[in-house]
Amino acid sequence: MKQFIRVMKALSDPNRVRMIKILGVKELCVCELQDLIGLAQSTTSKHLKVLEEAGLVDYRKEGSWFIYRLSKGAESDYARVMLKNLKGWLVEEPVLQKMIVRLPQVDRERSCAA
Amino acid sequence: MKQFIRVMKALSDPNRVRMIKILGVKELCVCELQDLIGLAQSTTSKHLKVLEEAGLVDYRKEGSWFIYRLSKGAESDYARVMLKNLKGWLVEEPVLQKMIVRLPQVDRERSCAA
DNA sequence: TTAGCATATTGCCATATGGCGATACGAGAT
DNA sequence: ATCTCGTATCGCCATATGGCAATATGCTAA
Repeated sequence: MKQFIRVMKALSDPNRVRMIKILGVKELCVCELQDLIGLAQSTTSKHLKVLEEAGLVDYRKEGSWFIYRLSKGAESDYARVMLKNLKGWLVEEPVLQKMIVRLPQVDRERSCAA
Repeated sequence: MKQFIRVMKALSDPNRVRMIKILGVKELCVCELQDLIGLAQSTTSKHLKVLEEAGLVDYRKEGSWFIYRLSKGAESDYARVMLKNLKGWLVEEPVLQKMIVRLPQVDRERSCAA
């Protein structure tokens, strides 16, 4: 139950769901996500932690960047099934579409040097 | 997005999830659910409203009872898929199992006349 | 070692949420 | 009309959540 609730809570915030959808297109570092979604760095980081604790995303370090991506491993059933469902859901979301359209223009080098 | 968030939020509380699982076994009136889960009547009612607004349950009136059941109609994709997923999830939950074991003994006439 | 950059963590605030008791509502019985 | 019963709604409180700025951490480069 606890793990199920964790996944549901993680998916209960629009900005976190946007992160999931964006990471579904391409893995990204924190500052790129911050740039795309338009939240403060601390807020972005906090959200990513929630998603990670729910088993929805994981990350690797590359230099001083933390590259986040959708969790590939089995993790919990709940996380895996929800990620699969989300692939097909919310594809028409205007806010999300705008962010994803900007995705190709986002460059790690430029986004981060704020 | 709004509707998706509504469904996720509705499923972010253990007591509401328990209601869903119990209603998956058998439709029930408010006071029976209250009895099984052990919450105040006002709290039980509030939770059911949240579930209803998410399209996860609906109800009919029968005399002065409100009989709640899992939403049968199409409703939102999100609600329908989540209800289907939940059928197979959390079957091992001890707290939930205890409640469901008690289910056959719960009688509308007796539960309500508190 | 020091400087700089990307990220995590902390502290604070406003709002949301879950809990309860008290009260209001609606229908059936008296 | 009045009473009762089942349920909904309201008001309140404690805690959780999401936001930001400020600070700490950790790695890289100079």
